[in-house]
Formats: sequence, C-alpha cells, structure tokens
Amino acid sequence: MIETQEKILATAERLFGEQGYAATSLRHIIAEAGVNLAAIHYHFGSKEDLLDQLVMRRAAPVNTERLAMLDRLEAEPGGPPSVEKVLEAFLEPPFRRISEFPDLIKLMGRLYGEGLMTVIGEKHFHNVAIRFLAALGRALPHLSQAELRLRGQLVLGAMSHTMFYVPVSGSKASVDGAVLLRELIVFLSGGLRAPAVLPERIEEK
Amino acid sequence: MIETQEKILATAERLFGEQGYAATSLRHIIAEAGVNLAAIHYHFGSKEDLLDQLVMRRAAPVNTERLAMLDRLEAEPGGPPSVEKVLEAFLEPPFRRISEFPDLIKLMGRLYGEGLMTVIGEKHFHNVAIRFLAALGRALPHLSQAELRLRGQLVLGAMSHTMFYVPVSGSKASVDGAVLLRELIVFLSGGLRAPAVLPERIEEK
DNA sequence: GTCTATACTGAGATAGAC
DNA sequence: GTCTATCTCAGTATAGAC
Repeated sequence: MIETQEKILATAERLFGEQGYAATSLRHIIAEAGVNLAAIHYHFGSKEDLLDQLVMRRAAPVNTERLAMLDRLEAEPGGPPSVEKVLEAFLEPPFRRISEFPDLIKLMGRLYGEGLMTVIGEKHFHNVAIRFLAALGRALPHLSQAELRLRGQLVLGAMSHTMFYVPVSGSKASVDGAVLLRELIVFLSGGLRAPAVLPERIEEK
Repeated sequence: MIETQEKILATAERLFGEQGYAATSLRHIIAEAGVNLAAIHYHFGSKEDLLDQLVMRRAAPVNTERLAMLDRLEAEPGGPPSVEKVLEAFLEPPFRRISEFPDLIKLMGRLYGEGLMTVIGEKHFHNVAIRFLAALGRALPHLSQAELRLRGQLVLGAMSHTMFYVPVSGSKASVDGAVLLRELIVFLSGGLRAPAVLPERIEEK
C-alpha cells in the first residue's frame, strides 16, 4: 500500500512530539500505525532517517516561506530591514503553524536538546541560517561577526526552548502562537540591539 | 570499594557530557571505569538515578551560591537590585565553572532538550526558580506575572542553549566563560527590559 | 515493488551466588 | 559489596512470500 508510508509518518510525528525521539520505539509506532516493523526500514532506512524525512516534510515549506519573506523585505527601499522585521520573517512561518502542527513544533524544539538538530540542521537549515545572519548583521552594524554569531545562537536557544516548553494548546496556561511570536520578537530584538560587549575579534577557526 | 562509586560518577560525568545521556550506555561506562555492570544499579539504582546524583553533586553548590548572591543583593539598600545584578547572581556561579567542569556544563545544557531537566529540575531547582523570578519581577514592574514567566523561560532557553552549543574549550572558535557570561547578561537584560506586549492577564491554570 | 516473519546484537534491569 | 547469569525490549538486517 502507498498508505503505509503516510500512516508511519503521521503516527511517528505524533508520538515523537508527545514523548520525544529517543523515548519512542519503532515497535510502538508500528503498533499504533498497524504496519509491520520492517516496513519502516523498507520505506525510510532507519529510525534517524524517518525522523529526518518527517521533519523536513514540514520544515521545507517553512524555510521556503522564510526566505521569500526575507527576499521581500530586502527588496523594499529605505535601507536594510529592521531587526524586528528580520526576526518576524524567521519566526512567523513556524509559529503560525503551532495550532495546526503542535506536536511537530514541539518535536522541533526537542530536537535541539536531543542533539539531533545538529545533524538535521546542518543538512537542511544551513542556507537559511546564512541568509538570516547576514540580514541581522546589516540591521546591527555595531556587532562584530563573532558577537553576531553568538547572539544568533541565543536567538535559536530562546526559540527552540519556547517551542518545546511553553504550553501552547495544553492543559494549563495555554498561550496563543501569535502571542508567543510577538513576545519573542520584542524580547529578542531587545537583546540583539543591546550594546556590544566583545571589543575585539574572537579567535577564529 | 568506596572508590567504585567515585569511579562511576567521574566516568559517567565525562561520557554523558561528551556524548549525551541517551547515547551513552551503562556498558560503555563500566568498561572505561573498570567496574561491574551491576555495581551501577547497586550504588545508584538506575541509569536515571545515576544522572540525577551526578548532576546534583555539581549543581547543589551552584544553587547555594546563587541564593547567597541574591540574598546579598537584596540586603543592599537602595531599592530592589537591577535586572543585570539578578541575572549575574543566577548566571555567574555556573559559568565560572565552565573551565573546571566543561563536560558537566555541556551536559546540563543538553538535559533541557533531552526532556530530563523537567524531571530533575522540578525536584531540585524549583525554589531557586521561584526566588529569582520574584527578584526579576521587582526589577521589572512593567511586566505582568504571565509575561514575566514567559520571559523567564526565554532566559532559560538562551542559557541552556549556550551551555550546550557554544564551543567553550573545544577545537574551533573557543569562547571564554567570562565572555559568555557578559554576553548573556547584556543580551538577556536587553530582552527583559523590552516593553510589555501582553496587555492583560493570560488565562491561568 | 511491498510487505511479513524471524533472527541478531546490544541496551537497561534484576535475582541470586559468593 | 561484588559479580555472573539471565530477562525483556530496543534498533537493525535479511530471506522470502505476495
């Protein structure tokens, strides 16, 4: 069946989001999906490859949107776009999807800490990171390259932690995705605009 | 031997920090420590309990220092301590130890994403979080309780991501712990001081 | 091309001998 | 306190049925 792949993807997406990648066994996935264990390896190769395809199925359109929004911003006259605009182009596409794919968003947040985002991220997000870091640099000329990269990591940290930890549609204090987005943009642009503290260049490579 | 416990703790601390908790097997630990597999379960109960004890052995003095620094700040005359001072009391104790325990610091950063900090954190860090959130609230009277908690999460996200990702004594662009500390304080206080965006109270509980 | 049955290796955990 | 043997369950690999 061609539906086997889809059943595996949908079930794995849900279980990974609910329990995390490491805590979810392939046998749990196949039990809930009603497929055979070997079907996963036939269609996806390995557990890690399943995760990769699962993440990229949702993340690819997000990255396309991010770059399109950045393109539009940079085509506007009046100098380089502001920090807030750049952050919005980066954060709005994922956070708009929180209500539609809450488990997937939470999973993405998890992956940073599970150390898996290093692998997946390097493969699929590198060009996005380059583009946005450059745009941030033009909006923040007072920062050196080294300090800009450092602060870019802080942005990623706050973003991924938000995706994972903040209850978005859960039981307790649920927070709207749009509210989270505004909060992140205000907080992070405040941090990015702070004065430079690295007076000179950090040792490179 | 009483040294068995210590050998296990030291080896596990190193391996967990290098490879992460999930990726490190007990059999790998015992091989490098030169002890028997069952010794881990005898002395620590389980892999997760080993992690717990290992983390708290280093984190307990850090938390004691944090609270002592906060006590001193709040005893000073002249109104509530500034955001920067509160952040320094929270961040300086762990970041000062980066050169001494780089693996442990990296491990702590990992744990947030591996979902294990929720368990360990709730048990051992709750009182610290309460105290520092209250101190931040007094320094930031323009924020509602809900927005304060939200921004507190962003602080934790940036901090843990920094502990995990930023190369501190590694191969590439190594960054000094003191530099990271200053960068974090400047960035996070800039974010925390940003204007409020939640006009009213968020649905509670 | 798809899927199933089964086996292999390595994981954490535990009971019991010493 | 320590160690051997063993249990269950994980991810993976493959032979072969449809």
